[in-house]
Amino acid sequence: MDSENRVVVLIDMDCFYCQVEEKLNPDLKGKPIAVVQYNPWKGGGIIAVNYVARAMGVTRHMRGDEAKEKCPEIQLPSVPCQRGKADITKYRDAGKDVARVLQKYTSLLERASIDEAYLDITASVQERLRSLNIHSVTSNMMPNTFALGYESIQELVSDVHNYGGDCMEFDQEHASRLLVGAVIVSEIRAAVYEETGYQCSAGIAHNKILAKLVCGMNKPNKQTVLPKHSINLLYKTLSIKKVKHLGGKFGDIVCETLKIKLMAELQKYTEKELQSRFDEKNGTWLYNIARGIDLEPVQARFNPKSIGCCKQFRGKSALTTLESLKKWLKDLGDEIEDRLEKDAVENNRCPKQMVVSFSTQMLDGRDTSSSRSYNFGVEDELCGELFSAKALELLLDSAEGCKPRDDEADRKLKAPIKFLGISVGKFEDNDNKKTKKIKDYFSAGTSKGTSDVKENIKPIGHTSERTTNDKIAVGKEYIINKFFQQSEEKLKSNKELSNTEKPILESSLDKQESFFAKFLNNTSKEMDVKNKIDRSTTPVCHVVTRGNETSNDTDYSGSTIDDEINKSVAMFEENPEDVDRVSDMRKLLNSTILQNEEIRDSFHESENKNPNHKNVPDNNNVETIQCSDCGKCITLNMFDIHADYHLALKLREEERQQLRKEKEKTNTVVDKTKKPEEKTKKQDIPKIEVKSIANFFVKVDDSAPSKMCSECGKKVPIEKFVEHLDFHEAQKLSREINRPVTTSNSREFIGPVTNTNSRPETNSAKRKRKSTSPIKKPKVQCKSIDLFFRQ
DNA sequence: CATGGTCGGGAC
DNA sequence: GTCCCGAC
Repeated sequence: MDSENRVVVLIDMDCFYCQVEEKLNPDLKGKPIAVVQYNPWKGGGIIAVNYVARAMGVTRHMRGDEAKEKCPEIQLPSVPCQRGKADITKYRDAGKDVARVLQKYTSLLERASIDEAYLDITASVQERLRSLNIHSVTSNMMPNTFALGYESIQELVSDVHNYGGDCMEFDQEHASRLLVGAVIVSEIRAAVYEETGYQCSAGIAHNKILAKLVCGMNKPNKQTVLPKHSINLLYKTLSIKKVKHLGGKFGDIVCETLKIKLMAELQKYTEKELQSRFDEKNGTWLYNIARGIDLEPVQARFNPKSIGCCKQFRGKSALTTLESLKKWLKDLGDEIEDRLEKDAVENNRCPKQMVVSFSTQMLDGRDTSSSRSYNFGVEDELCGELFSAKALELLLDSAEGCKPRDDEADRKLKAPIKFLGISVGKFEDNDNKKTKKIKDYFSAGTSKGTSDVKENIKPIGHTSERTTNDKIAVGKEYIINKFFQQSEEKLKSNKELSNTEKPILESSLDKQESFFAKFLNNTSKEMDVKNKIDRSTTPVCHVVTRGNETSNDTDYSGSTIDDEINKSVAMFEENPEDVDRVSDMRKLLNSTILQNEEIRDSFHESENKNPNHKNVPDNNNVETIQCSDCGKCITLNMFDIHADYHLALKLREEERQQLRKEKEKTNTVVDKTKKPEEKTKKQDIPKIEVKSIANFFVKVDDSAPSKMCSECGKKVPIEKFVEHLDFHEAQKLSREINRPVTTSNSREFIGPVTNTNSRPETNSAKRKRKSTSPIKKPKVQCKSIDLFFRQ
């Protein structure tokens, strides 16, 4: 596909976190709100502001308290905290809900962030163009749509109907595509709102950069089209810094070296000129984007490539003891475990690598960041304990600066840790050989399975080998069994109910507030795909309810799962236990899981063969519908089974969480830390008196005689040059402290570590510097580094 | 002390 | 494999 003839869309949720909070608490609707995080200090940091509050002058970069001053009636829902850090699970889940809706409509979807996705809808547009006369497109097919260069979308519609009118550059085909694209995007956005309740904005253009650029031009709940012939008009006033990739330091460099500010001014330079001022790649990229050209394809990617969590420890909260380091690593590792477990269930994959990142305070007060990676071995059980233990190991092995002082009783770290992060990545699909075998066992045997069925079932993903709590498992199955049984009885005695919108089991279970009644109702509601499934075909589907959309307020956080199970079990006490039914139920759950693994396998296989058509609903096949739980497309006749599969998985996840809770209670923290004394003895790093960074980085005065530093490429006045070189030496030494012990000799100096407050010139030179330039060791010119230390 | 926690990606 | 940048 010619990249100039695409229809690319950026969907961006409007103040997403606020919308999520409004949906969860409808009382907030219409009121000014801002979502904050960590409210104890000055009312918390604002990370999202809804449009009511924006109208009253509330912005990001404000603290909660400031917002209250501006707008006393503002509501400030807070991001929940878990394990001492912000927990954005609910927003992540909400973002996934949205993306699943988008996925139904588009063949190519790239999730760009928690609330943004690029779509390539070229194929849909062309199909629509075949079946539709462009002259029948009217502006009321695309409400809330704007087009750059036009007062109203109607004018663009007219232009297309009139083949461009008097506009010379008008490209009829292109404009038609974008117009039809706008119609489709209207439909998509309507579907998003319909199915999730969230509003979004969209940009529609022929590439990602432009779609992104115009997406924000009309908000909220609006969409903007950028036809090619309006690009120059836009660029006449568009700041270079507004363009994606140019919003940071590179953008500054471009503006400063060319002494320009606007995109239109970029067009004056030839490709070669740009390449000579920047590098070849960046030069070409700038040359192209100045002409509205961006070849970057929309990648088909729904799932994140890595899962990570991190936390800063600013100011006084910097970690200084081994104990606090371990505590935070444990929390981070546990969060990874939780998220990984969810990911394994949904995506049948597991990570092959973990990375621990950290930054420590240097002796001059600045931060230096590093990361170390570890490739998992087959013997590793991917759990929080492993992540935190390995992270600690990597930290202590590789970062001398983090080792605890052995001369102090309180085991203080030698350098305060300002940042910690663990992430896992390099995902690979799980092999399904084991489960295939189990499947054979099921399909070959009769329904009279033996009691060892359970032991043969391995959980999906990596989370195997846990001691299963039979009581809980059987209790749950028993309840579900009863639940289904009652639903069937209810159905028989109440046939007319089966076609109504009312929950079938309202009278028997809902009133008693049973955990499982709520759980099943909620679960099944999620699985219910509107108007598409006849749910009366299999016994299990009887539990599905319709309507009652307002009941998303169910909250189990108050009571433990045990409590709920006991409550639920008590409800059935009057009936004798039916052992056979329990075992049947267990088989049903397990076989459901297995059948769906088959379906999933076939999906993964087709994805591998045809990566560009990942999870795409086949438009020609009406038998395919998309599961609202996982986004996968399932054939109609398999859907009931598939939905049950999710139910089974959810139940099993409940079990695991319960087990983990218990484990956590009984387990004392395992200290796998090696004793610091056993490590290679490195001489104590002498203390450096903190020297202001201003002493190293001096202002550039072009008129004064200066010399280019071969280390950082920066111009330095001659009288400051020696001191400047000393800075690099000091930095080098500081960095040396964080080298792996094993490779601490004769390292190549890399350069300034962080560019906090670094000037663009620094980066400009750095960018231009090729690896060919040999790095001279200016030892002879340096004052002794010892002068910076005081014994 | 003060946008923080996540992501993806490029350079070397 | 590390480090850093850009963006939300």
